[in-house]
Amino acid sequence: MTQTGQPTRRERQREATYDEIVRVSRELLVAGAELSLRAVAARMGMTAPALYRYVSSYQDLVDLVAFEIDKAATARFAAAADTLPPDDVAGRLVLSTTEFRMWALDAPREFGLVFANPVADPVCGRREALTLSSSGLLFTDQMRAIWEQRRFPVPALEDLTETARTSVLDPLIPAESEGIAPEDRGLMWVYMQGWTQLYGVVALEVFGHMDPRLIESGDMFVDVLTRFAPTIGVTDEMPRLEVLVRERIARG
Amino acid sequence: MTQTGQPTRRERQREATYDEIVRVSRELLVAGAELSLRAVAARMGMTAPALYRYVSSYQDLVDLVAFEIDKAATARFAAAADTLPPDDVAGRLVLSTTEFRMWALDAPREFGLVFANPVADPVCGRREALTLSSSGLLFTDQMRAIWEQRRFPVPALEDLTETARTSVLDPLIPAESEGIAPEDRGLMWVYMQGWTQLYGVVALEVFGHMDPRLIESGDMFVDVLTRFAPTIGVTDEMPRLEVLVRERIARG
DNA sequence: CATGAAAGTGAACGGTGTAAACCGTAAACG
DNA sequence: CGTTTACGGTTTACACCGTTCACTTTCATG
Repeated sequence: MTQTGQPTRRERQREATYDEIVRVSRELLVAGAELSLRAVAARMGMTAPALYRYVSSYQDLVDLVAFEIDKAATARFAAAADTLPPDDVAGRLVLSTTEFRMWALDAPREFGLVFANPVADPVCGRREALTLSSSGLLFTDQMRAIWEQRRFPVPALEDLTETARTSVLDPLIPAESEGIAPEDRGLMWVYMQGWTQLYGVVALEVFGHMDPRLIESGDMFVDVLTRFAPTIGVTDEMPRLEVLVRERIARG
Repeated sequence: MTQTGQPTRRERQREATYDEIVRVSRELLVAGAELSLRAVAARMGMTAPALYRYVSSYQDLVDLVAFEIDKAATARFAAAADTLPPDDVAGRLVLSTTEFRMWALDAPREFGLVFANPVADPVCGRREALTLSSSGLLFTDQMRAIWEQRRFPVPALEDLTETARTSVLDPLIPAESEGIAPEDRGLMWVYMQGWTQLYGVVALEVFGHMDPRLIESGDMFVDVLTRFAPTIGVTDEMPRLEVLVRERIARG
C-alpha cells in the first residue's frame, strides 16, 4: 500500500479482475446458464478456488453481481427518463418505472437476483448492508422532483404511526431523503407506498402468477400506475402518460 | 388397473409413498435444510434414484411440494377466518390475508417455493398448469362474499380493456368465478388488484427489501389494507378491522 | 538480489441431479 | 397353477457444484 492516492499496478489489475468477474457472471446469466463459481472461473481461464481471492463465498459473488446489475439496470431506467425533457417530471418517472418492468420481464434471473433474493442477513448490522440499491435512489429522486413541482399533499408526520414516522425520518432503506425537510418527510411514505405497488405487479408478472394475457398486454401494470397517479397529483396527465407507457410496452 | 373404482393395493401403497415424500420434504424445509432428492430419499430410507419412480425430476418434486404446501397454508388461512362468524365477511377476509402475511414471514422458504417460483412453463398449455392455487380460490371466494353482502361498485365490462375483459370472463388463473354473472365479472378485476397489492407488501417484507422496523410493526401491511378498504366498500369497518389485524400481528 | 505477500493450481471432500443397468417380488393373465 | 410382465428399488457412474488445503508461481518492494 503506497502512501500516494493513485492505485498501484497490482491494485489496478485486481480491479480489472473484479470487473471481469462481474462481466462474465452477467454473460452467464443472460445466456440462461446458472451462476456458479466454476463456470465463472472457467470462462475467465481460471480455476474455481482462485475466485476465493476475490469473493469469500458463493453468496458473496451473488451479492457482488446483484449490486452491479442493479447499478447497470438503474442506468437503463435513467436513460429511459432522459428521452424526455427535464421538466416533464411525471413522464420521466413513468418511463423509468416502465423500463423497470420491461427489464424485469426480459431478464427475470437478474431481477430475481436483485429483488427476490433474501437480503443479506443484517448480522453485521451496518445499514449499508441493506441493499443500497441505486434504483431506489433514482425512484425517490424522481418522485421528489414531481413533488417539488406539484406539491401534492403528503401525509403529515402526526398522521403516521410511530414506526412509520421514525422510518421516514431516519430511513434505513436507500433513499435520497437528504434535502427533504423533516415536516415534508411524509413524501417518503408515499414513495414506499408506490414502490410496494410497483414491486407487486412486476414481481407477479415476472414469476408468472398472473394471467399470461395480462402480462402480455401490460394492462394490470398500466392499471397500477393509473390508480397510483392521484396520490402524486398527476391524474390530469394520466392519458398522455398512458400513451407513453403503452408505446414502450409495444416496443417489447 | 381394475375396472372397479376402489384403488388396488399397489395404488394405495403408491399414494402413501407420495404422502410420505411430501411430508418428509416439508419437514426438511421447516428444519431450515435444503430440499433435495437425496435428502428426501435418505429420510425415507431409500436411495435418490428411487424417487424417480414418483417424480420425473427435481423441479417436479418442487412443484409437487409447492402444491401441497399451498393447500396446507390455505387451510390455515381459512381457519383464521373461521374464528369469526360467517356473516363478518370483511373480518374474515382481513384475517385470512393477515394469516397469509404471518405465514409468509415465518416460513419464507415455503412462501418462496409457492409464490416466488417461476411458474411451470406453460408448454403443455393446460390451464391446470398455471398454479391452480387453493389460496387463490379462498381469497376470491371471500371477496365474493363481501361483494354479495355490500354490493360495492365494480368496474363495468365496458370500462375494462379488451384483455382485462377476456381475462375476467374466462380466467386462466385460479378463481371461483363460476356463479358470478358475466356483467358482474368486474369483481374479478377488483380481486386481481387486491391480490397484486397484497402480494407486493408481503413479498417485499419476506425478501427484506423494506425497513426492518416496518416489517416488525407491520405498519406498511396495515397501510395497504387500509388503502384497499374503500375499493371493497369496507371503509367504515376499517377501525375495527385494524384492531383485528394488529392483534394477530402482535401474537407473532 | 532477496524476501514475502499475492495470485493461481491441483487434488480432494462431500454434496447435488440424473441416467443406465440390474434385480427381486408382487400383480396380472392364460 | 405357472408364466409373464411391470413396478419399486439398488448400484454404479457421470458431471456438476461450493469449499478447503497444500503447494507453486509471479512480482513488487525493501
